[in-house]
Amino acid sequence: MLKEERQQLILQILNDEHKVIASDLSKRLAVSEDTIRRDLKELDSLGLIKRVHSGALRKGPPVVDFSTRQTISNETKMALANKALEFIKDEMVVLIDGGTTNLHLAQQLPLSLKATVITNCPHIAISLNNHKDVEVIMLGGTLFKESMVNLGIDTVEALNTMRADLYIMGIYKIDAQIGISVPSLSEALVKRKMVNISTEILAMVTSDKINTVSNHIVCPTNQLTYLVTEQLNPDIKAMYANQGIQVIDE
Amino acid sequence: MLKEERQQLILQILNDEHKVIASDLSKRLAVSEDTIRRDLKELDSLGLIKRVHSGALRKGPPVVDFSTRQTISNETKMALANKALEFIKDEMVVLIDGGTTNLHLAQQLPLSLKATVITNCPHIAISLNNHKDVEVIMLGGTLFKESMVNLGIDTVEALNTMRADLYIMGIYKIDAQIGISVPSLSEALVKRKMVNISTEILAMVTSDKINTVSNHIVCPTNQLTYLVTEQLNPDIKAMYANQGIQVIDE
DNA sequence: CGAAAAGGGGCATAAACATGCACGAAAGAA
DNA sequence: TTCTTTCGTGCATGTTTATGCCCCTTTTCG
Repeated sequence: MLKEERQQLILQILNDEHKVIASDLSKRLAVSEDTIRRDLKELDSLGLIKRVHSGALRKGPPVVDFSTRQTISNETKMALANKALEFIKDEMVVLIDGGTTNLHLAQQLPLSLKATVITNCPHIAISLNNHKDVEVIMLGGTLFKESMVNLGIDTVEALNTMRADLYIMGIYKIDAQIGISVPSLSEALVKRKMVNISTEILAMVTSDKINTVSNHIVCPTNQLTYLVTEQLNPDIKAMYANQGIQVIDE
Repeated sequence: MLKEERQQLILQILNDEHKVIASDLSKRLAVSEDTIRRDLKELDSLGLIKRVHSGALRKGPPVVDFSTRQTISNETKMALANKALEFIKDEMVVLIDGGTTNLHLAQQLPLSLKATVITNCPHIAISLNNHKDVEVIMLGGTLFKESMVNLGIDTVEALNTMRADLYIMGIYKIDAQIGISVPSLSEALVKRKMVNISTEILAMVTSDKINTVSNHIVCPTNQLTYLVTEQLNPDIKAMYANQGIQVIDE
C-alpha cells in the first residue's frame, strides 16, 4: 500500500470515527506503529488532523457524540431536508430511519403535521416530541451506537406487521450501478425490510456520497421514487433519471 | 479513552449540569480521582472552567436560570441516582424505564460498566451512547409523549422474550397500602410486565411521591426489593421496611 | 477541635514517542 | 542493463507522557 493511499485512508477513518488510536491503526493497516506515527505527524503538520498523545482527533468540530454532531451540521443537509418536506403530507404513514440528514428533516417537520411516523432512531423520536398530532411508533432492537439506530431481528420482525406510504431512507453510500450500500449487515437487512413495506421511497443525498460504495448492498437504486440532492452534473443526473427516479436537485 | 476526549466530555457534562464533583466524575469516566484532578487543573488553567474545592463550576453564566425549587429537586434526584448506582454491577441485565430520576441514573452510570441495559425510554438509550461496554436493547412501541417512553402491546410482547436481573422502576405515585400507581393503563400494563420478568426491583422515590395514589395500580409495594429515598420519617420508613423492602435513605 | 474528604507532590510503570540506523525497493543516470 | 541515489519502512535505543498509588497537608463541616 502506498503512503498517500494509507494517509487518505486514515483521514477517511478519522472522518467516520472521530478519533483514531495509533496502535489500532497499525493493526488495521498492517504497518508498524512508527509508520503510523510518521503519517499522523505529517497530516498534523498539514493541518488536516489534530494530533494527540496516543492517536489523533478530527480537526474542526470537537465532536463527542451524535447529539453534538447534528448541531454542527451544515446548511446543505438542512436545505435538502427542506426540499424533501413537500413530499410529506397529512395522514401519511412515514417511515424514517437514521442519519443526520433525516434528523434535520424530522426537526423541520411542521408542528401542524398530522401523521404517523415510524422510526428506529431514538433521536428522531425525541425530536417529534412537540408534534402533538404526530403519532410516533418506535421500532425496538439493539442500539447500534455508530449510527444511533435500533437494529436486529426484533426490528425486522416488528416491521413485518407494518406498512408505510413513504420511506425516508438515510443514505450512507450510493452508486447508480451497484446500488445503495451500508457498512454493516444488520443495517442492510433492516433497510431492505423497510424498502419492502413502503409504497414510495425518498432519499436525500449530499454530492459527496454519490457514486461511492460500501460493504453491504441494500437494494438497487431503481427502487427509489425520489432522489433529493444538491445540484448535479447533468450526466450523473441522467443516470438516475433514466432509472425512473424523480430527481430533485435545483 | 484519550485525554482530550475525556476533557471534552467533562466540559460537556459541566455544560449540562452546571457543576461537577471530582469524585463523581472519577466514577462516571472510570479513571482515578488523581486524573480527574489533573484534568480539572488543566482545564482551569486554560480558562475553560472554574476550579473549586471538590469539583468545578461552569465559567460563563452563573447558575440562576432555574427556579430554586427545580434545582433542588434535580439535585435530590441526582443524589438518589447516585445512591442507587451501587446496585448495578458488571454483567447484569438491567431494565430501566422512564422518568427523570431514572435518566439521571443512566447518565451517572460509570463508563467502565459492562452490562446489558433494556429500556423503553429513548432518552436513556441515547445517554448510554458513550458506554462502549453497555449493550443497549430498546423496546419498541408507541411513543407516549407525556412520559417519553414506548408503550403498547408491542412493548409487552417484546418483554415476553426477556428477563432482567434488576428492574429500575420509575415511580409516579407510591403508597404503602395501595401500592405503586400510574395515570395511564398502558403504562401500568408495561410496568407490570417488567415487574414479572425481573429478579429484583429497585425504585428511587423523592419524598413528595410517598403515600400518594394515581389511577392505575401497577403492583403492591412489597414487590420492591430496594427503595432508595431521601431521609424519611421513621414511621414511614418502618412501614416499608416491614414489608421486607430494603430501604436506603441515610 | 477532630474526623473525613479533597488536594498536592513525588514516585513507579507501562504505553507512546523521537531518533538514528539499516535494509530493500523504486527511480534515475551511466 | 548495472550502479547509485532516494525514499519508505521497520527495528533498537533512550525519552516523554499519562496514569495510578502513596503519603502528607489542607480544607470542609459537624
